[in-house]
Amino acid sequence: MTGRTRGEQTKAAIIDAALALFTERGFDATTMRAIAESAGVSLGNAYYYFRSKDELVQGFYDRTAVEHGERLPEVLDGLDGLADRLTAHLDLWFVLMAPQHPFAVGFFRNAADPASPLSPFSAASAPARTAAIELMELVVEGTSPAVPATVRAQLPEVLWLYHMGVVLFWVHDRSVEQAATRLLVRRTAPMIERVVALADLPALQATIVDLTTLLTDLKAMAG
Amino acid sequence: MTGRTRGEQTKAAIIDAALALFTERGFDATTMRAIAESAGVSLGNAYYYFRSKDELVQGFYDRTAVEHGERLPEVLDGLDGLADRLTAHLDLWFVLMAPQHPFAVGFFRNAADPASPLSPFSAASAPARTAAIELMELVVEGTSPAVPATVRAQLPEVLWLYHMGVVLFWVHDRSVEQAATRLLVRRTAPMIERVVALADLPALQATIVDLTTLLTDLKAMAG
DNA sequence: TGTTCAACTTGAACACGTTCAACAAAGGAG
DNA sequence: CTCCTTTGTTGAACGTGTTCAAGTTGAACA
Repeated sequence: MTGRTRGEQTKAAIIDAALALFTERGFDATTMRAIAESAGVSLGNAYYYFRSKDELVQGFYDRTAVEHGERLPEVLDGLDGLADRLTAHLDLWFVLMAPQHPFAVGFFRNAADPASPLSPFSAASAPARTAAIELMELVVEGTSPAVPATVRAQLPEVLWLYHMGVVLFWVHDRSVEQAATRLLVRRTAPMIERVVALADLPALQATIVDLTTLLTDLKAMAG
Repeated sequence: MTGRTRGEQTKAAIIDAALALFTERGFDATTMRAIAESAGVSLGNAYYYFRSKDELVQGFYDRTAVEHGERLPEVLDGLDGLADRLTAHLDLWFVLMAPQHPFAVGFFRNAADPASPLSPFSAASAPARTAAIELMELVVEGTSPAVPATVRAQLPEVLWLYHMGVVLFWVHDRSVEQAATRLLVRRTAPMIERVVALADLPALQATIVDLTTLLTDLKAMAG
């Protein structure tokens, strides 16, 4: 945890102080001055390591993403159906993120700005995005019965989009312990499994082709 | 346009000044001091009429919503299919909003905060939300063939959710003149029409019931 | 007319995020 | 050792959104 060099230690101290204060007081009520003081460094020093208050938050969201990847295999173990695996994946995310829900809004407010490097669609977060889609690949990979070939290639990315939608809902979820979001996933994941299972039906081919070409077209225009 | 009372005139002057400056320089680059000066009032006076810089933006989004409602009947006139009517509705929205796209991000960043009164789901924006759903009712009302009874009641609100999703996409859309969003609507609106037309199929009843109960359950938890 | 009071207006002051020029420490290269 | 570069650190200062106690205006009433 504590890095070798002086810089790494200072950086970790700042993240730790920020995490503690955000959890205690919330995002907006925590000032950069308080973080710096609590970490035992000067105000300017905090800005030497983090370009902004938001980038500071990115620090422990990255930590959480790493932990998510590490613990995913164990929660997927023994699960076959796509709905079960998808639900397990998201449930793990909820467990890891729950402590940060109170101030998640302060973070996602800026992530909603596409110009911000914190946006999940920005170029700056491409590595994180690829890693997240990679996790979805892991979810899809182990399903049985296997996913129809028609949608197999696109599925991980589509599920990642679904994940982003769920996160958006989660951020807005004011129910106790985000029960509404859990309900949403428990109900929609089986629907996704059902639709995916039907992907090879001739009657659906036209719609599936429509959707996949739409996705590629939109991605092309985004560049 | 210019209200009778002194207060209404001042308020309109502030909105006009803000709109001009936002369009010229963007949201972040426009300071409250510049707005006040341009409107010929003091800084504190601007805060007498608008609790915050964001609430100021709400002002002309409300204006646009009114115009949207006024001009909707004329663009719907002569259109029968649900997809056509839905597309016309959203296209009108795009036309009205296009000038404000450059700084829309600055606005939606805060609308993404559910605690903010600007959030489309907040209690504070309930009137605007109801009005928007009312417009969707107008879209659905005139369709021929008529919408299956199975989904008729829920449809306007579901379409409003679809609208909100499209807006989210639009805000992030960096393609020239938001062509990607237009493409998205042109492709997805027919899909919606197709799915709605099939709503009476016995095979889909289970899924439709699932979806509607999910919606009511979630709305119940949101309170 | 004079009085009252809510609506309106002011600008100084505050706290915040962020920047920056200056300085210190550490670690080689000669 | 001396010099130089990289890395780390500082706190004052800037511009911002927002607040507030204090003032002004003007219409309604006596």
